[in-house]
Amino acid sequence: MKNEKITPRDVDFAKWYTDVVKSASLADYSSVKGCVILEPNGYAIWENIQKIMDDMFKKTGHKNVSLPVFIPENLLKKEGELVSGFAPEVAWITHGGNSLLEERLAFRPTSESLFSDYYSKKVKSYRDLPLMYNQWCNVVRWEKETRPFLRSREFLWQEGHTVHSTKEEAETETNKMLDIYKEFFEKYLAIPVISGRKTEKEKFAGAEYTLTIEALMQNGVCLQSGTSHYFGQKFARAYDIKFINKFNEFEYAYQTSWGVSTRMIGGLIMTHGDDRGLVLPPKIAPTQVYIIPIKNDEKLISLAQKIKESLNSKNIISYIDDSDKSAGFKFAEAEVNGIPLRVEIGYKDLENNEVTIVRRDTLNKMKIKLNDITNTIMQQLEVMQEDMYNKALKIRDSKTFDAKNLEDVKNILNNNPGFINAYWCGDESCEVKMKEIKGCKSRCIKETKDYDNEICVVCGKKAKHKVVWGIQY
RNA sequence: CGGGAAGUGGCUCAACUUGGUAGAGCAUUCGGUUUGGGACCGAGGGGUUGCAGGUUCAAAUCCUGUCUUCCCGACCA
Repeated sequence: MKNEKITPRDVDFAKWYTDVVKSASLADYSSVKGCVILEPNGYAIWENIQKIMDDMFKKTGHKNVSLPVFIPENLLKKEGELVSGFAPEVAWITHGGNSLLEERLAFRPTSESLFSDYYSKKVKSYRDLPLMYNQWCNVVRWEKETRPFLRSREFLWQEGHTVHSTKEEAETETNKMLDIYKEFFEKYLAIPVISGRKTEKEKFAGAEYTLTIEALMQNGVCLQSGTSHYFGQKFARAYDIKFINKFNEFEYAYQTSWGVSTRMIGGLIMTHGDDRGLVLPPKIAPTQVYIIPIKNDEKLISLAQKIKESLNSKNIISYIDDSDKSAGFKFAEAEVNGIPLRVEIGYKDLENNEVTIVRRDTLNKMKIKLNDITNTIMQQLEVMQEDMYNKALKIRDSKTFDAKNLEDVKNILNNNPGFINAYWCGDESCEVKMKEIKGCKSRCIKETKDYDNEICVVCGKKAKHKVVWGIQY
């Protein structure tokens, strides 16, 4: 199964992507269309993401909860914008057991309604606030076109939902969580992101505004990677979340929500992967070092075990492949799976008191002396993490362009798509016209003010926003 | 919902035009030789050909119906 060929990226990027998903055993298709099975390799990455992010959430005062997967119809429909935004992709249960349900139940597409309902019961006084909860769960959105990790009908994510007694506190929270996402992407996933505010057209249904981080894939297609929403009092009014403030008055509460999903794994693949398969940044890789004895010989295996023990003591996760596959097979396997460092132990090395290590990102081989091995590996993992980020940054910058008019936009999207910096007047009709060019959408607003010398890329009128645009997944 | 294509061992496909014992590669099992870039030899196991009906001495193959999947389009806060 492992030796199936991976289509090169420049032949067919979409095919390459699914080839990597399958051959790195990240996910497999299930019998339910649009729903994938996360295989051990894929799920282990998700577990690492959870571990690190959950720790970041806890350190900023959040607690985990678990709410039902079902939302009663009347509850979901209380906030009008949310309903109309999600309506086409909500999946319903109409029967339970042998009977019709008296009220339809929706599979949660997102849990604002359930959290808000819960908060309306929970919040009485300003002393109860803030409530800062998060849940790791699955959600269901009945998409028509699906792709593993990028767009599936069921996916795993975390959704944070907070309630505050002041606007300022809620807005601070919205910003803080976006910063946490940004930090996680850049420091752990080694994926550079841009951040900003979504336009009215692209914001979350029901939000006052949406902040987003956006990444650029190797093929120049954008990936919305994480969002943080400020709701103001919108949901509080719809779900009646009121508290008594310090002045003994009733006041509607201020809310936020924020989320990232297994889509990040798709981002990892398309940011770092190469024609041999997956390339994982050391800080997120479930296995960081893959140790391969060239032959299953007692001498070689016992050395491998010594190396593993030494790595264990430094909290580096390693694995010894002592299966009876050929050495070449094991090399290829480690590469397809994206394991950051590979250690080869063979007789020739042993004679010289050394081993060979190979970095997955550069595929460079180096010989290291046995007494240096643990330190060298630690150091290489660190360098590799940094190199991967810088490489991704370089690729992104090489695909970031400025456009002055629609001709520029067309040229960019036809020749070498990527992020497009262009000014915008703020009219939705101009956004719609942009979309007619290969589905190019606004990614985020970088800055808003009255520009004296800049004009809208579409209509040529005076610009109000500096916007990044692009084709999206 | 419109257009196109496909359903055959676990996977990828062949055989269908012109009806006649269902086949290959990969995977798997056993034995042996191998092992510094996806090893080799030998022997096995595994399929009521999506489903239902029809034509025929005989159907994977022809006919009718039906179900499912994939691709393109539309759609995708």
